[in-house]
Order: sequence, then C-alpha cells, then structure tokens
Amino acid sequence: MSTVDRALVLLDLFSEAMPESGLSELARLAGYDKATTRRFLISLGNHGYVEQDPETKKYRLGAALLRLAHVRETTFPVTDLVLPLLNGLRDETGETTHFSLAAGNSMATMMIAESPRANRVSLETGERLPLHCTASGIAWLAFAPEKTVQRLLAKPLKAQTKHSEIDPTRLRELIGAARECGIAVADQSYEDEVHGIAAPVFDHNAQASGAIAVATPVSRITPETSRQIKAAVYKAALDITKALGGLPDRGFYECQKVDLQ
Amino acid sequence: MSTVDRALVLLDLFSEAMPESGLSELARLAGYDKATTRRFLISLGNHGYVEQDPETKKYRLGAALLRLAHVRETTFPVTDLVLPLLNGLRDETGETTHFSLAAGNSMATMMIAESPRANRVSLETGERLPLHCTASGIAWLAFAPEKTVQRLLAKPLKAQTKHSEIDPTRLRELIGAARECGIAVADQSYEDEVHGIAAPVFDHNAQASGAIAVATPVSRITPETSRQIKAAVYKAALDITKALGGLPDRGFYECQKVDLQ
DNA sequence: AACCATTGGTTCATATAATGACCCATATAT
DNA sequence: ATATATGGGTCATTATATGAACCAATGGTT
Repeated sequence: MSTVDRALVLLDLFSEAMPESGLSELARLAGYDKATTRRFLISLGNHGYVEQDPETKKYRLGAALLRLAHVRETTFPVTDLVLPLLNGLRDETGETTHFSLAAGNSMATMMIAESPRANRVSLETGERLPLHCTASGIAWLAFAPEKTVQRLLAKPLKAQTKHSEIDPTRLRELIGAARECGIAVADQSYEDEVHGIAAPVFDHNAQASGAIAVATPVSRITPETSRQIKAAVYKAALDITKALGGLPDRGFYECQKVDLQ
Repeated sequence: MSTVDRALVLLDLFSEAMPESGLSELARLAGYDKATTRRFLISLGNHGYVEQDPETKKYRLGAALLRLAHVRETTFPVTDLVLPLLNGLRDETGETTHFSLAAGNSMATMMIAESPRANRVSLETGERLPLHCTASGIAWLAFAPEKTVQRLLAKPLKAQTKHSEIDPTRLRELIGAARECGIAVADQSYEDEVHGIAAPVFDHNAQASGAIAVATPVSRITPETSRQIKAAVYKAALDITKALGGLPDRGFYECQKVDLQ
C-alpha cells in the first residue's frame, strides 16, 4: 500500500459517529505510528481536508471538502440520477429504501427514500453500518475483492443483536449465498425487528461499489412480500448500476435465473 | 513538499471549469511525471476520491467526497453559521455578497447572497476566481504567507480586462495597501462594469483562509457607497471569522483606525 | 505531593517506497 | 506514411517515509 493510500485512510476514519479525534486515537485506529499519522494530518491540513481545533487539539474534516463535493455534484449529479430510482423502489415495495457506498470497513448511507407508512424503518443519511451484519454489507461483500473479505473475517466481529452471525465460516456461507442469488438478506442481525434485503451496485470496472437495500419491519415479512421485494431490489440494482455508468459483475446477471425463494 | 501533499494537489486541480481531465493534462498542470501522476490517481481512486471514465479515460472527482462533505457539514455546519452573516451584509449593502475559500491558485466561491435589485452582480457557487485581479483574491493575499505571494507573482499573470493589474511591483503595492486598511478593492479588474470590495477571513491560526466580498455594478459606486460598503465588509469579516472560531491577524484589528477613504 | 498513564509533538538513523527516463500501443492529425 | 499526441507500464536509482525513543504537559489516583 502506497504512502498516499495510507494517508487517505485517515479521512475514511471520520464519520458522523466520530466527527473528530485526537492524534493518538487516529494513529491507533489506522494502525500507524504517531509521527507518521501526524505528518499525514499536516499534509491533509495543508489542503484544507482536515483541520485541527486549536483548543482541544482534535482533528476534524476540513472545509475544502465542501468545494470538492460541490464540484462533483454539479458536474456529475449522482443524487439526481439515483434518487428517482430509489423512490421508485420505495413506491413499489412501500418500504424504506436506501443507497449506500462502501467506505472503509462499513457502508455509508448516501440516500434514503422513506416508506410512507407510520410503522417504518427510519435511518439517517451519513450513517455508517457494519458490513458483516447488514444486508447491504453482505451484498457488497459478495461481489467485493476476495482480499477485502479475508481482511474483514480475520478480525473478531461484534454481534449487534442475538441474531447477528459472527462466526467466519458461517459468514462465508452467507456471503456465498448472496453471491449465488445476487441478493443478501439480514433478518434482525443489525437491529431487532428490522429485516433487510439488499443487492450490490457496480462501478464501471464491474466491482461492487455500494448497495441498495429495502428495510422492513420484520412483522411485514412473509414469503410473498419477501419474494416480491427481492425481485424489485434485484431489478433496481441493475437500473442504478446502469444509471451510474457501471457494469454488473458477470455472475450477477445469471442470478436472474435463480429462484428467489 | 511531501508525497502526500503532492498527491493532494491533484484534487485541487478539479473545478467547475475543469471537472474532468486526462492523465497527461493533469501531469502537466501539476508539474509531475506521468507515472507519478498515475500512481497518485490510482491511490485517490482506491478511496473513491477520483474516478475514471471508462470510455474517455478521463479522471473526475469521486463519490466518496460526498460522504466526507456530508459528515463535515452535519458535524460542523459552516453554511449555517456563515450564510446568515452573509445575508446580513447583503441586506445592509443591498448588493450581492459572497464568501470564498482559497484553493490552490484561486478563490473558490462557497456561498452567495444575491442582491434583490434587478441590476445586480450574479455569480455561481463553486466558481473559481483568479487571485490577482479580484478583490477577494487581493484581500486574501494581503494576509497570506509571504511565500504564497512570491510564488504567485513569479509566474506571468493574465489580464482579464483592460483594468487588470498584472505588473508584479504594482500588484505588490495593491496587496500592501490592502494589508494597510484590511480591505481590498477591485475596480473592473476581473470583469467590466463590476466593482468588488473584500476583506479576509481568518482561521484559528490567524492565517487568512478565505474572504468575503461585496460585488457591485460600477455605476452604483460613489465615494459614499464605497465608504459604507467598506465599513460593512470589514465588520462582517470580523464577525464571520469569529463565527468560524478563527482569530484575526493582529494587524487586521488596527485597520479599524485607518480612514477607509 | 509524588506517581503513573495519558496526551500532542519532535528528532534522526535506517529502511522502504517514490521517482522519472525510457518504452509500448494506440489514436488523431499533417 | 509521418509526426505527435494520448494512456499506460517497467525498473534501477535515489530521495523520502518511517518509527523507536524522546520531550513536555495534562489529568487522574493513591
């Protein structure tokens, strides 16, 4: 991994859950030496991508990112392309849908279309969800580079609920199953009462870059609704991939033939 | 300059005016070897900060930036803090105001509050303005590190209008004057008929990080309106600096005593 | 008040990773 | 057909990144 890569990892560490952090903590999280971490932070700071609070000495993301995001969005408006499709999926299923991108060791929620129902799953833009116990995460892992999967399964994983699967070999099976049928299911493995169904979205290299998911109160899941949602999610994943100029993995196409239970 | 710094320079090259670019062009603009540039782009791409169009092979800013900007904005909402003050300055002067951050060799427009008048100056968020012939640019240069000024003046500069000053020694004088009174004036030096009055905004290290400016049709500029706007801009610059947790340069405070013409 | 465990920050000999001249295939002008 | 772009890749040389050890300062604990 190049020096530049290592420096950029620091940016990935920041999230809504951890919007600012100290030098030692960042070094620990990234697994770098303190001196190295500090040099990286200074370089990032030179360009306005991080700033340091003069009081607390903590580092946070910098204002220059707003400019870049603005250029990106006015130039290549992902939101404009994806949101209508996400809304369509929401209307079709009647349930909350969301689009997320893989970011470091988690999925970052980029867009949400909430269900109109009173009893619905609700989440927030920017939320970061763990890979191993969410439908989106499993769907992404199923088409992610093998090395990424290995690295994730090597570490000890945290169970979010009593339904969470944290055994590496069992997780391998789940990932394998998702790869088989192009769809991942997470039944209350991230939060009790919440059922997730997700499919990967691909970039132009046929690499999974993110995922779309439908999140449902578990009470509304029946064999019928499940089948219906799976079919809708599968189709929407293809549509969004296409809208973003991506190319689905070869194997993903063949999933159409698989009986979606 | 460290390797990481050099890689990050590539991100700064992208703008609304140049939202995507090829390998050779980027290498040329940054002054790097093609191989080096390519390695940087790949590293940036690994983290989603740039992407490559598979057709044209051109590179553009990546989607991961949206996540970072989102975290930054929900965590440390600059817009929420600055926009009200910018609106206040607009209301006070009746003219279009904007806030910009220094980014590479230009000022990047971050926020705008447009004048309600029919005959008004109009600009766009994200626009990048040259340093040497805009009020914002001069205001920033006046309190920027000496090395930055030297580097800028070393290169040949482009005249935007027949009023643009491009002679290094004359520009030095303009910058010096701006440093004296904390205010920079640009009379039709970027665009004919447009008059700009700007003051720097400082970060927590008392370094100029950006500027606010009032842009006026030159027809409405009289000694009186000019004096009034200068006073308002000066005060707003202090307010915004404070709102952002910044600390004005020592010299900037003393400008209050200077007669603003 | 002495103690230990943190923190942010710094130094410098060593080892590792960055560099760029050179090469290739392809595409678009002349 | 020749010249000059382009994106991409290789590899010996060299410059840069690295991290153990080191401060000074802060904040609990005993």
